[in-house]
Amino acid sequence: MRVEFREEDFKVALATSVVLYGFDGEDLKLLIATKSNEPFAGANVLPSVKVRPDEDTFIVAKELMRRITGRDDWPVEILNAFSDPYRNPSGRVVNIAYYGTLRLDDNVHYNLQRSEYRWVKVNDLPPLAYDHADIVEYSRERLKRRVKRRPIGFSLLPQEFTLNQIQSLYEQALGKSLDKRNFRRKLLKSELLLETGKTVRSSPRAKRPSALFKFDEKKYRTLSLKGYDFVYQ
Amino acid sequence: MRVEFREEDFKVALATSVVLYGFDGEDLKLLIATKSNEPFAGANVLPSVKVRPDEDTFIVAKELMRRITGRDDWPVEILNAFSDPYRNPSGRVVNIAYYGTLRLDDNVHYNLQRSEYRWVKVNDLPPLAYDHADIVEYSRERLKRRVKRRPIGFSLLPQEFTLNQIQSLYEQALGKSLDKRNFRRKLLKSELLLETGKTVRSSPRAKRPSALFKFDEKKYRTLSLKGYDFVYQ
DNA sequence: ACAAAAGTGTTACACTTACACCCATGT
DNA sequence: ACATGGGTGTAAGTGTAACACTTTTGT
Repeated sequence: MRVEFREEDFKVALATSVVLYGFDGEDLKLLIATKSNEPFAGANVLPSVKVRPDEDTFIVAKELMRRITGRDDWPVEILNAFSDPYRNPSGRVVNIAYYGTLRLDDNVHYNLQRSEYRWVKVNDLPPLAYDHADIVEYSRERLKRRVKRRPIGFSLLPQEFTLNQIQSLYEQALGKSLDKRNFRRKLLKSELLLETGKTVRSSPRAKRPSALFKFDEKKYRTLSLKGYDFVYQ
Repeated sequence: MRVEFREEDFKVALATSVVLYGFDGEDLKLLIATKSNEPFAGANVLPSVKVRPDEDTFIVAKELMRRITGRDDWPVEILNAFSDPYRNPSGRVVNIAYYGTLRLDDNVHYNLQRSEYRWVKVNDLPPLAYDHADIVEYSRERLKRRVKRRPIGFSLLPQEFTLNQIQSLYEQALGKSLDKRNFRRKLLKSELLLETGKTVRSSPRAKRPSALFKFDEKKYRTLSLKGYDFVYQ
C-alpha cells in the first residue's frame, strides 16, 4: 500500500460549505451568498470558507453559520466531500460540506446583517458557481430522506404550527403534493403532535382560523430510542 | 467569507480507503489489509493509499481495488470524508472513502496474491487502526440502506443463486433473521427472479437439492427507471 | 349571504406478520 | 427408513390511496 506521506503530498487545501435549509412557516428556503472577490465575483455560491490545515472542518462550518446567522444551535451533519481535482480554479481544494435545518424566526437573524447573504426559496434557486449546484442537489436528496424517515419538524417548523404548514413543508421538501386527509391521519396517528388549543389565521384573506399544534418532544425521544421510523413514502 | 487561498493553506494530504463487501455464497465478507510499515505496522486496516494533490480520489480508489483484486468492475460509490484533524499521526490527512459490493468468485482473485490482504466475515472483524472502525461502521449503515431499498443481488450474489443464499445475504447485511416464507413471497412477487431450472446441493450433508435462480436484469432496469424501490424493512 | 380556507370519513386494496408441517433426495 | 435441509399456505391485522363535501369564521 502506498501510504508513506511525504512533504509533497501535503499540498491540498480544504474548504467547507454549509447547506442550510430554513422554513419560515410558508416557504422552504436555502441560504446563499454572493461572492465579493475573484474568482467568480458577483456569482452566487453556498456560504463557504477555507479550512486551515490544523482546523476541524465541522468546527469551522459551525463558526461560519454562527457568523452569518448569529446562531448555530440546530442539527448539523456532514453532507459529503466534494473533491473533483479541478472543481476550484485556485488549486486542489477539497470541499467538505455540511448540512443543517433550522426554523426561520426572529431569533435567527432573518434579515441577515450583511446583504452578502440571503435566503432564497428552494424552488427558485439562481445558478451557483463552482460545483455548488451539485452540492445542493446532493443535499436535497438527503433532505428528502430525512423528511421521509424522521419528523424533522423539530428543527424546521416554528414552535407552534398548523397542520397546513407542516404539510406545505413536506410538499416542498419532497417536491410533490400530498393528500390532505391522508397526511393528517398519518401525522395524528403518530401521536407526536400536541394540540395547543390556540389558533391563528393563516392569512388576512383566511376567515376561519387554523389550529396550532406543537411537537411532543418527550414522546419523540421515547419513540426514537425504540428505533421509530416515521417513513412518509 | 474567508476564501482567499494562500500557500500555507495547501498543507493537507489526501488518502482514500476502500470498503469492499463481498459475498461468497455463504458469508458476507469485508476486505482488510495488514499494515507492513510504521505507523501501526502489523495492525489491520482498510485497504488505503495516499492520493497525490493532482489525483482524483475516485480514480485512485479504483486503481487500488484493481491492484488488490485484479478487477474493479462492480458498483462503487463515495462513502464519505473522514477528516478529524488528528486521525492520522503523520499530519493532517483527509480520508475520502469509497464503498463497493462484489461477488466473490474465481474471477475476483479470491485468494489474493499477496497475503497482505484478506477477506474476513463481517461478523468477525478484528480491531482496525486509525479511525477505520468508524469508516466500517458508517459503511455498514450504508449497506443496510442499500439492501433495504435495492435488490443488491446483482453485485453481491453469484450469477445463479438459491433463495436460501439470498436470504442469508440479507440476514447478514441487516444483522437480523428473516422469516423464510415471507421473504420468499416478497422476493418472488417482485418478479425480479428467473428460474434457471437448475439445482445444486448446498452442502454434502444436504440431500435435497436447491433451485437456482438468476436476476431478471431487463426487468430490473425497467422498474428502476420507474423509480422502483424494493424496501425490505 | 358569501367568500375563503379549515377540517373531516369511508372503502377497497395491498402489504405485513405470525406461524408449522410436508417434501424431495441421498445415504 | 431416516436424516437433512428445501420448500410451501393461510388468516388476521395493519397501512395506503383515492376520493368530495361540510364547517367555521370574517367581511
